This record gives sequence, C-alpha cells and structure tokens, in this order.
Amino acid sequence: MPPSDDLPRNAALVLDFLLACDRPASAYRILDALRPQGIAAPATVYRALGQLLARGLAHRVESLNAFVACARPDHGEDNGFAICNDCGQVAEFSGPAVHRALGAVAAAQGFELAHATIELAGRCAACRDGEAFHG
Amino acid sequence: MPPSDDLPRNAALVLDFLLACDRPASAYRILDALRPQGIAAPATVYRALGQLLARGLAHRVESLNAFVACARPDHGEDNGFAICNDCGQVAEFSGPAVHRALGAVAAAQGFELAHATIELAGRCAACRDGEAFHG
DNA sequence: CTTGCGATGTTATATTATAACGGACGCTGC
DNA sequence: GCAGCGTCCGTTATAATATAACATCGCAAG
Repeated sequence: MPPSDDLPRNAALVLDFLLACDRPASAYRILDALRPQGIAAPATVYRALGQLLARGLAHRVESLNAFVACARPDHGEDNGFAICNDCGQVAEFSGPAVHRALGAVAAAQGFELAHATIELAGRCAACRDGEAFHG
Repeated sequence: MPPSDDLPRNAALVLDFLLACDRPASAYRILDALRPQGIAAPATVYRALGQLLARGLAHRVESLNAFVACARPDHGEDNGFAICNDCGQVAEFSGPAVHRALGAVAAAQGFELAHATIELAGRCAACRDGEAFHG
C-alpha cells in the first residue's frame, strides 16, 4: 500500500482537498477551504504541504506558486506539468525523453542533478477545440 | 544591434545590476541595491523587470522567485537554468534536445505549447570539485 | 511515570508582488 | 503653439505568499 495511510490529520485534509480540486490551489485557497475543518493559520497549511511534498503525494507548481496532488504517486519524481492558460487545469506527465535530454545537458556541464522543474504553459486540447468553434 | 540600447533608464539600471551580479537577485534585493540611484519602491523595480522580461533581456527564475540577466540574448526563449544549491550560481543553457522532447510530449497531449520553464537544481561542477577536496 | 519526539495551534513577521493614482515628458497632428 | 496621446516615472497603499518562534498536546519507548 502507498504510505498515504499514516498521514497526519492535517496533511490528509489538505491532500483530500487537493484531490477534490481539479486544478492547482494556493496555500491560502487551501486555508480558506479548510477553515471549517478547523485549520486556522497559514503555518498549518504549509506544514501539511511540507509533509505531502516530502512524501511525493503533492507537488508545488513553481510558476503558479500553487500546489497540486500528485497524479501518479507511483512514478518517479521530477514529473512535468502542462498548465493551460485558459482553463487553469494542469496535466502531470512523465517524459522519459525529457529526462534523458536534461540528464545529458547536466552531464555536459558537470552538473549534479538533484531535481528538475519542468512546467509548460500554453493551451490544453479542450480549450483549443473550444476556440475552433468560437472563432 | 540588440534592442538593448533604447532601454528606459530604470530598466537599464536594473539590467546593469543583474549583469554585475553573478547570481539571481530578488526584486527587493535589486531595490536595495539601486536605492542610491534613486529607485525607491517595489513597483519601480517590477516595472523595469517587466520591460526586461518582455525584451528577453532578463529571465525570472520561478523556483527562486528571483531574476537573472539573460546570458544569451541572441538565442531563443525557453532556455533552461541549472541552479547550484551550494553556491547559488545559475547557468543558463539551451538544450535543443530538451525542447524537442518537450515538444513531443506537448504534441502527444494536443497541448499548444507557449512557454517552457526548465529549472534544474543540484550542484555545479565547481562545488562538486570543492567537495572532493574537503571530504 | 517521564522523557522525547512528532504533530499541532497561535501569533507575529518576513518576503514577494500588484493596484491605483497622478505627474512629467516627448511626439505627432493640427 | 498646443491639444491629445502614449510611455515612463514616482508614490502610497495593499494584496498574496511564506516562514519564524514558541507553547502545547498525545503518545510510545524506556
């Protein structure tokens, strides 16, 4: 079983909220959503997020200063995100070819790679299709 | 000639500072550095940064919430950064293979790619060498 | 029991970023 | 000239994001 089970209460609350959300949420948005559950301060949310990030159950989307539940907790770290500028949805992807290419770049520089942040901005297929109809 | 010449005064000040810096600087660090030159408020710095970003003369490093001068204003956009966790220095790189791979991932999802953020965290060659000596 | 540690609660503060307003300046058309 | 416009600039205020610091609580190991 995944280590999702022995999560502290607040981390579980935050993870549930992120999973229910279909898009990234800022720490303060999470805070507002979980006030009814007794979460009252930013530090509480950030602590819970820290636990989730450490377990790989959530990711930080740097270019949005926001957080998402991990879509593939089984896969490795260093996944990428495709962020739709129109609808705000985010798709997580793996991209082994991307990692190979990045590994090669790092190796060429003698850079010891610990973590890769890969975030694509653009328009998702659904929003492209929508636009085709409307103009 | 590059469009670096007809820069507004504040943008030129900020760019000079970033070029003099060998590492990323936060907007507030820039602000502090340029107070003697008469820059007094965050908005001023952010406006200048906006002009530089628009011209591709500087980049935002998302994972640091900081800014660097572009190391290769001649090359395309969407360059990547290799960020050393030890010394804080950042190397900008191009990586055509990376772009090809990302383009393929985007295409496979029907995602219309507008901009790619690629940031590697790890240890630069110099810091690795240093460590070899010290332990 | 008691000690130690991880999780939590709470307050305060630091850091990053933008909104909103008005003024100064140069340029263009008349 | 000078009216209109656009860009840049300065300033104040505020929003949004993130962490520091410290007290408490509960539980499991010894």
